[in-house]
Amino acid sequence: MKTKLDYYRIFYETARFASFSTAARHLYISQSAISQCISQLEEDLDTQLFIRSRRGVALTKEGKLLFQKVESAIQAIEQGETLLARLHKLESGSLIIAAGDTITREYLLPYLEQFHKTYPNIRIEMANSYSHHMLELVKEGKAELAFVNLPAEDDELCIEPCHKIHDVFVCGPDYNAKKKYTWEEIANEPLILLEKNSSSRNYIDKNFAKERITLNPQIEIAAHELLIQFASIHLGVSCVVKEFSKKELEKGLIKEMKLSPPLPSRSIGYAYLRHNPLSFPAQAFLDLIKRDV
Amino acid sequence: MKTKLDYYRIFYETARFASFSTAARHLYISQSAISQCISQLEEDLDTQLFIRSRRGVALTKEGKLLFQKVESAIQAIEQGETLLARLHKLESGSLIIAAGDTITREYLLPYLEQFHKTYPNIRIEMANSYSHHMLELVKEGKAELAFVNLPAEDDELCIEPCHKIHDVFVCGPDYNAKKKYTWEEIANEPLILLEKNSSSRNYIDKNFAKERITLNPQIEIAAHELLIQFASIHLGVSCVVKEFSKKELEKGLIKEMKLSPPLPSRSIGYAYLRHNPLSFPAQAFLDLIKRDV
DNA sequence: TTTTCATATAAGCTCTCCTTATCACTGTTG
DNA sequence: CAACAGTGATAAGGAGAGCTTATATGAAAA
Repeated sequence: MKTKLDYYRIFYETARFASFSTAARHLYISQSAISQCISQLEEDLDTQLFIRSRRGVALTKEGKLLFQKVESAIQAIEQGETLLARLHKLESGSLIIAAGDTITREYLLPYLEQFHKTYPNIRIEMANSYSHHMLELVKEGKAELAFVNLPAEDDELCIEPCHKIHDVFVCGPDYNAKKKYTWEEIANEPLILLEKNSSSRNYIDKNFAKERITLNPQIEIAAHELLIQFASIHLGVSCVVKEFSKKELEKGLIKEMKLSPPLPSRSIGYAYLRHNPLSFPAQAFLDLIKRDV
Repeated sequence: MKTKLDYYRIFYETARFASFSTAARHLYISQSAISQCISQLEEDLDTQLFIRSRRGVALTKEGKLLFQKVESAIQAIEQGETLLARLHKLESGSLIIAAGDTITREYLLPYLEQFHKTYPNIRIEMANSYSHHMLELVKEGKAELAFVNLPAEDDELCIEPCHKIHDVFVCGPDYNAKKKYTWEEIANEPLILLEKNSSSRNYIDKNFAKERITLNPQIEIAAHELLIQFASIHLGVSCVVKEFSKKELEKGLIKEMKLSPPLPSRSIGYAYLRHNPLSFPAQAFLDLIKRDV
C-alpha cells in the first residue's frame, strides 16, 4: 500500500455525493482540498477515478470497482468504532468471573443480579472451579476476575480484599453449649469441617496450629451449606462463615458458640492481572463491589 | 468517524508485530511516531488498545475487537489497490464492444483474436444489434466501444474513422459485363441491394440521389454475405464492400464491374463516449486497431 | 450575451505528524 | 555485577502534507 488511507475517506464521500463541492461542504473542508486529494489519489493509483462534468462527477469503471472495496473498508472501520463506543457505554461486551460456589451464592449473587439489571447486554459467564484454580484461570486469561478467600498472593495478580468475613463455630439449637469456649475446648467438640483442600479449612487449621492444636473433625464435607444443615440436626459442631449463615442464625436453626478469643477475621478478595487493564465490564462490576467496601 | 484513518494502518501493523519498535522499523518511521500515534488513537477512541510490557505490546480485549474490524478494512483497501493494479496490467477486466455482424466478421475478427491472445484474462462481450442502435448502446453505457459505418455524428460521442472501405458493384463470373459503367447504366442493371435501413444502402442511395438517380433493386436482403452469393449465381448485380469480398473476388466467384466515376470511399469508424475516459481494456483494444490505421 | 454552477489551479500558511534525543525500565550478557 | 541491548514514553522542534483563499476555466442555463 502506497496511498494514504485518509484519501480514501475523501474518495468515499465524494463518490457518495457525486460532487466535489457537495462532499466538501459535508466534510467541512474546501472544494479545492477535495480536488487536490482526488487528483493525488488518481496519480498515486495511476488510474482515473472520476469523470468530471458540469453537474458534478461520476465514477469511472475503475472508480466503481475501487469504491466497492473502499466502501466495505470504511464500513468496517465504522463498525469498529461503533463497537468500541457501545463497549464504552456497556451496551455490549462480556465478562468472565471465576468464583467458588459458596462465594458466588452467598456473596456475589446480589451483585450479579444488579449488574445484569443495570447492563442487560453484557454477557456474564461464571467459571466455577476449585478454590485454588481460580487464580490460574485469571492468569491464563480464561477469566478476567476471580473472587477468592484471602489470604492469597501472586506476583502477576492484583489482589484486593472486598468483604470481611468471620469464621464462627455453630451448633444445633438444642445443643448443650457452655457460655464460652476456649480453643482447646472447641477442638474437643465433635467437629464437622470442610475438606482439607478448601481455603476456609486451611485457614482454621493454621490458626489452631499456631496454638499447637490439631483439629480432628468427625465429619468432613465439601459444601458450606451442608455444614449448617449438619449442625442444625445436631450431628456436631460446625465452623461456618457467620456472614453466610445469617439467615439460619436468625431463624434459630443454629446458634453461634462463643469462642475466646474468636478466630481472627479474614476477607474475600478479588484478583485480576496486574499488567492488564480491566475491560469496561470488569471495571463496572468492580465499581459495584467497591461501593459496599 | 472522528479519527484519522491513517492511524489505523499504524495500529494494524503494530498489532501484527506486537511491538512498537518492530512495527516502526517495518513502516520506516520512528518508534516515537508509533508511540504517539497509538496514544492519540487510544485517546480519540477513549479506550486502551495495547498492554505495554517490556517485551513488546499486546492487544487488550477491546483492541482485539477493533483489530478484527481494522484488519478487514485494510484488507479491503489492499484488494482494491491490487484490483486496480491488475486492471492496469490488463490482467483482468472486461470490455463490451457493439458492432454489426458484417463488421465483426469481416473487420474485427482478427483484432478480437489477437486481443484475446494478448490479454487472455479480459472478458470480451459483443453487443450485436441494428446498425443505428450501436451508438445508442454506447450512450446508454451498455457498450463501451461501437464500430459502425461512417458517416455518423453525435455530440456525446467521439467518432473516429479506422478503416477505409470501397463499395463496388459485382456480378457473377459469367455475367456479360461491359468494360465501364456509368451510374445510369449500373442503375438499370438488375440490382441486389441491402435493405433500406442499413447504413451501407443509405450511403449508396444518397450518392445516386445526388445524380438524381433512384435505385430500384430487384432483390433486397439483410446480409452482406448473401449479396455476394446471389451475385455469384447470376441473380443480378450486387453492391458490396470490396474489402469484405476479397476472397470471392480472388477466387473469381464474382467479378468487379468498373464504375465511372467510382462511388466515393467511406470508412468504418469507432465511437465512444466523449466525456468518459476509456477503460484500460478499451484503450488497449483501440491501440491494436490504431496500429493499422 | 451574461450568469451560474461546476472543477482546476496557484500560492501561501498552518498545524499535524514525524524526527531526534533522552529518559526510564528490564532482562541479558560479558 | 555492571554494561548493554532491547522495550516504550516523553520533550522539543522542524518539515511538509494538506489545508486555505483567491482566481481561472469551462459548460450550461437564463
